[in-house]
Amino acid sequence: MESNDLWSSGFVAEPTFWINHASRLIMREFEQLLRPLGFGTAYLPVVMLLEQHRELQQRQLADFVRVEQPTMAALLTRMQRDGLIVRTPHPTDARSSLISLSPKALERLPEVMAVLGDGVGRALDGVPEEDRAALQRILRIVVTNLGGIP
Amino acid sequence: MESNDLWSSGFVAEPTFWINHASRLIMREFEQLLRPLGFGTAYLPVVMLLEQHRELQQRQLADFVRVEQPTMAALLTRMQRDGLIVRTPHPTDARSSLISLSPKALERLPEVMAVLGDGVGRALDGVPEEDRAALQRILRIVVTNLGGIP
DNA sequence: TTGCTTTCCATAGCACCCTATGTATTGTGA
DNA sequence: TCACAATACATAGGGTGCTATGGAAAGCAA
Repeated sequence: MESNDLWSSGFVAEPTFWINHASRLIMREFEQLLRPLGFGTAYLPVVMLLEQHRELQQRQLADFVRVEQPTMAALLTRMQRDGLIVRTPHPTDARSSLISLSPKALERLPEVMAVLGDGVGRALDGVPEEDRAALQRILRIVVTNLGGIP
Repeated sequence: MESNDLWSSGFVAEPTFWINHASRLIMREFEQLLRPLGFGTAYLPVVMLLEQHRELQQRQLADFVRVEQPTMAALLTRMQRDGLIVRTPHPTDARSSLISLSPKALERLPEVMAVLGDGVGRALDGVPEEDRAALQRILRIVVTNLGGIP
């Protein structure tokens, strides 16, 4: 009885479980890479968005990143605790606030990118370019199927 | 500025992020499908293993499923709470106990499989067989790269 | 303008996974 | 045999994500 048995038979062998399995390992890897930099894996999409759009509301961030609103709220709380974002009151909507990157975040961004590049490279080592493209194409279908892209 | 922007440019466009994105949506879907049955998504690998091997130690389960020991401990606690597993003292090792499926778990297994089959089908709808195979092949490389298979 | 609906957030509670540690038992070499 | 190392599990503390609710402001229609 090999340990491989589990991941090669029955429902657990379905690609969906492999996706989950790979995702767990990727998170594990990235989390370790980013910990020394005071970054979390989940911060990245938010940072990328705020870098491009200067300031956004929580609602917009949640929609773009495709997580639920309470998830984004908790994420922003962590990012604020780590000094990476700033909240300023919305000029015309008292319910909302505008979120933007702190100088600290912008400053650390290049290093984060570099470290993350290493991680991506390690994860995809030995996967030829056409397979990476195929991976993306197929996963896009899966995401679309499950409502990830409206 | 489309919401798709984020997932089509920069590091976030890397396949690793698509894997995470797809994984999240899959978990969301499966969790909803299994909730009415009193099952969690993470239960499945454990159930499959115990169905085949009758009884196993926590350590073996963690190794096979490839999660850390405390993760398996918490998972088994939830499964026990839901009445799906039974712990019996290990005959020769006082530190350990043997874990096996309850009749309730075996009874519900077929329905769980059926519901899960629907979920897998929905997630992979429109993905031809050769692409599913490719997906599995590529993800296997990623998992191996990140130490998922010793 | 008033009153209803919608929208934006916050909070509570839970699933799932990780690292870091501690405790107790087992196994092993001197 | 006895002290030390290895093993099995428990616990503490977080990160990431979801659903379900509730409160407050904004939008809108009568």
